[in-house]
Order: sequence, then structure tokens, then C-alpha cells
Amino acid sequence: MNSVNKNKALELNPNVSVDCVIFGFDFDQLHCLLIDSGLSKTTGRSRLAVPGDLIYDNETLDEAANRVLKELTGIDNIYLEQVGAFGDPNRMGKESDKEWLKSLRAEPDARVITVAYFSLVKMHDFNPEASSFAESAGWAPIKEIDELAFDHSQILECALSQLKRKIKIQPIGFNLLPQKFTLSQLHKLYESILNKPLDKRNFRRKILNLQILTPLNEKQVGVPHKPSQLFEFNEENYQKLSSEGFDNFGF
Amino acid sequence: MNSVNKNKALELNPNVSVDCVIFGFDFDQLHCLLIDSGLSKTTGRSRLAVPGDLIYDNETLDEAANRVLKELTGIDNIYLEQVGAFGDPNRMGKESDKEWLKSLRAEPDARVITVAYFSLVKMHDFNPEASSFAESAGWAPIKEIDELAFDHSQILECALSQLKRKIKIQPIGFNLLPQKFTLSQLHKLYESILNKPLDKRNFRRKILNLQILTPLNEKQVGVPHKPSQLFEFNEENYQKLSSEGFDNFGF
DNA sequence: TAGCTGTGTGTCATTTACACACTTTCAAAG
DNA sequence: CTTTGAAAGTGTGTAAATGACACACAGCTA
Repeated sequence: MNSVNKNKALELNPNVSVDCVIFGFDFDQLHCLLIDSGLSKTTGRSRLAVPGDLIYDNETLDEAANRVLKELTGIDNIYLEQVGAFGDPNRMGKESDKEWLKSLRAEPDARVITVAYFSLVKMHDFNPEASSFAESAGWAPIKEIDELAFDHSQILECALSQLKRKIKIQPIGFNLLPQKFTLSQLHKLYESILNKPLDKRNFRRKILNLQILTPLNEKQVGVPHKPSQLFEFNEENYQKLSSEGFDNFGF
Repeated sequence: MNSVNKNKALELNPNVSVDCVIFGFDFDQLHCLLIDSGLSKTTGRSRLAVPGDLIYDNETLDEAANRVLKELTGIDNIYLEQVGAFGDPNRMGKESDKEWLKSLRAEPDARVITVAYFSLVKMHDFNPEASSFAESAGWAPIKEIDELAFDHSQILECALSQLKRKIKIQPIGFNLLPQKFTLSQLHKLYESILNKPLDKRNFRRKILNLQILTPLNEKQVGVPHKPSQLFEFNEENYQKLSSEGFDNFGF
């Protein structure tokens, strides 16, 4: 039905979706952006899920994921990485999810394979409270996320473990921080993602040795303690480093 | 057409396939199992590809990949790991591939997303020469593989880099060797996969320190040089090690 | 001006990485 | 039977990286 249609431009593929695990950091904890089904008429409870959509037949998977992100947050050029495909035939089979699915999909019973992505956004660039998704989307601290709809708990878990692995070998964490940040903020970010304490002095030493941070002639203002040095990420040095075969932060 | 049909049991999903990059090791080089399209009637040339198939609507992605492996090699329980999804709308658009596709698929123009896997087989357990695929499947040394059909070059590259990453943090290489093997064979295997020389003594020291090899009271026989000690992989110790948080071979 | 809070810093002991060369053992050839 | 070739196996010293660890200071607030 869908797949042999020559006029593909506006055709949703009923069998393949993308789901985006969107991470954000508020200088204290790692968060994840979730959408809410609203209260179910039958169960009286609501379900939470990671945002996603079916793909169009003329877009790549990456384009579909970027589209979902753009529609939800209004932001382009978000850091995005594929996590993998999830295709259990019963992945959307929970009774409690079917009602929601019927309101979302033209073919709610279709078997859908989803391709999961994780993305990193500067949390303070996007406040769902102020967007058109105020009602249905919000940041949840990772540690407080309980069971999600469909197979999204499993997807979140995979995305998080990929993030943990990746952040140790590439400085992608900078996508979660504003352009100017302090070493303490970066330190806290690593601790939040890896979910374990890291020695402050050793952390500073390792990060600074990498030479991918540029110290600024600027300090924090308005903090009730000694203001700390601000840094920015030095992409040029990182490029140099990675072309020479850099691959380990070593935490 | 496919997706809303309730009688899914024998229904191929025309939009999703799996492709399996099958690695093998002949004690000298890393190989990959490829299938051959046969000579094209129009171009007079043949195309090589990684084996794969559309999925059935009632199987998981992992099951589909296992099925492809079983059909091709006759072997069950092959080590298998997902690489990711590949979904460029034009991934099968090369003219030279379309002829082949027409002979393979009921809907050769359908847009197909494929989920790639890599798998590791004990090469000497499976000799395609002796199988029913003698004509169309064979081992090719990785280094000699040129351009493949569809987007399979890209898939192979991703699979290989995932293998490189993975073999440094988990002893999955043992899936490529017979039960009894020598340290030199293991050494050569690592060099072949990582595509770089590794210092012999440091390699031996690191591997032996992991305590995941059991030395056998057996030596190589019939070799025209000092016969070497045989080892086998000690799964028990590995389990212990990995539950304690082992994650680095450190090459 | 006292008190609080987070910033910022150095050393040492241990571990790990790496570079490097010679002797042993066996089979095959002569 | 002796020689030869080919790969196995083994130890040490040096340099670099890592991990553990504690305290003084700056700047704000009250």
C-alpha cells in the first residue's frame, strides 16, 4: 500500500518510526524530555513516552529524527546519534498504550519498527513550558523516571548507556552546556551522566590536559561565593586532537 | 497491505530487512562472508553483498537475523550484535543493483530500511564450498573487499568499527577461534581486527593477566617449530570478571 | 567582621604502558 | 645425525598516567 506508491512525497511509512531520547542538563541533574498522553479515559492514568513519529518515505532516518526534534523544540542542528533499532512485534502491545496509539496513528495496529536516537540539547535554550507543547511535554530528571509507555524504558536505558560510553571518548557533553561554563559545571555534568562521584582535582587535571578548553577572561557574576573562571569549548583543538587519534578521556 | 493484515504469520514486511555482516578468521586474516549476484545480463558484471532478507511480521529483528544466519550457514547460536539501522531512501538506488533486486524481491521498488548486524563464526565450522550456497556465497578477506552492492560498503565499515571497539572491551574474539587455540593465534586475530601490530610480550602479559584463559596440558603437534601451548577460553572466570565490572582489555 | 560556600591548587605512591633481545624447541632437509 | 630455519616463549628497566588525598583563599551575606 505505502511502499509501492510512486508519489512518496507526503507518504508516511506505517512500518517505521523514529524515537528521540532528548537529554538536557540543568547544572544539577541529567534530564530527559518526555511527552504525556494525557489522562486515559479508561484507566484514568497518563502514560509518558519519548517523542517520536513515523517516517516519511522520502526522508532519511536522520532527517526524520531531526524533524521530530525541530517540531518539538523549534531547534535545528541538535546533536543527534543513532542508538539502534527496536523491533519486537509486541513492543506496542501493552493494553495501557493502545488507547493512546489509536489517537496518534492512522493504522494503530501496524507493526512498527522504531529507530531510536539520542540527542543533547542546551536545556535552557528550550523551555517546554513556553512552547506549544506546554501541556504535553516536560523535562523529567533521569533518576525519577519510572516506567514509560511502549518499549521506551528499554530505549531510554540503551540511549543512556550509549551516552555514558560515548562521553568517555568524545567531548559531546559540551552540547549540554551553554557556550560559557565553569569547570565545576562540567564536573557535575560528568558525575550526573556517569552516576558516580569523580575526584575534583583529577577531573580538572585530565580535562585541562586535553587542551580542548579555552579559558576566558571572564568570571561568573552574581553568585554568593567566589566567582569561578569561565571556559569555552575549543573546537579547533578538538578537531586536531581527534584527527591525531584521540579517543579517551579516561574516566 | 502488509501491516494491517491480521494473519501475519507468513507475511514478509516489505519495508524492513536485516543484513548480516558475518566475520570469520582463518588464522591469518579477517574475512567476511559475501553473496554473489551472479553475472548481470545487462552489465556482464556481478555484484557482491552481505546476506540479508526482509523480516516476517511475527519475528523480532534478532530472530530475523538469526534466521538469515541459520539459512545460510546451518549454524544456530551464532554470536550476533546489532550495528544499527540504515535508511537512506536511495540506499538501493544504484542502477547496477536494481536488476539483482528485481530477482530477489516481490516489491523491488519498495523503500526498505535495513537493520544491520554483525556476527562472528568459527570459520572452519562452516565452509560455504560444501554448502548449498557454494555457487553464491564465499569468504572474502576484509582487506580485499572492494565496493559492495547497495549501501553494504557502509554497513561493512560500521560493523567493522563496532567490532574493533567491542573487541577491546569484551572477549568476543573467542567466537572466531576454535575451542583450543594458541596465544599466537589470538594475537594474530587481534592484529587482524585492529589492523595494526601489537607488541607480542605486552599482548601476552595483558591477556594472561585477565585470567580468562585456561592453559591446557597440550601442545600443538606437527608444526615445524617449537610447538606452542594450547589454551581454552574460561567462561566462568570471564563471568566473574564482568560482573565485577570488567570492561577493558586496554589495547 | 565573622561566617559560609564553593574555588582552586600539589605531591606522592602505585599502576600501567611501552620498548626491547635472546634462548628454546621442533621438523625438515641434506 | 647434523644443520638450519621458523616461530615460541620469556624479563626488565623506564616513562607516563592514574588515583588518593587536604587545606587555604576569595568573595558574598548578614
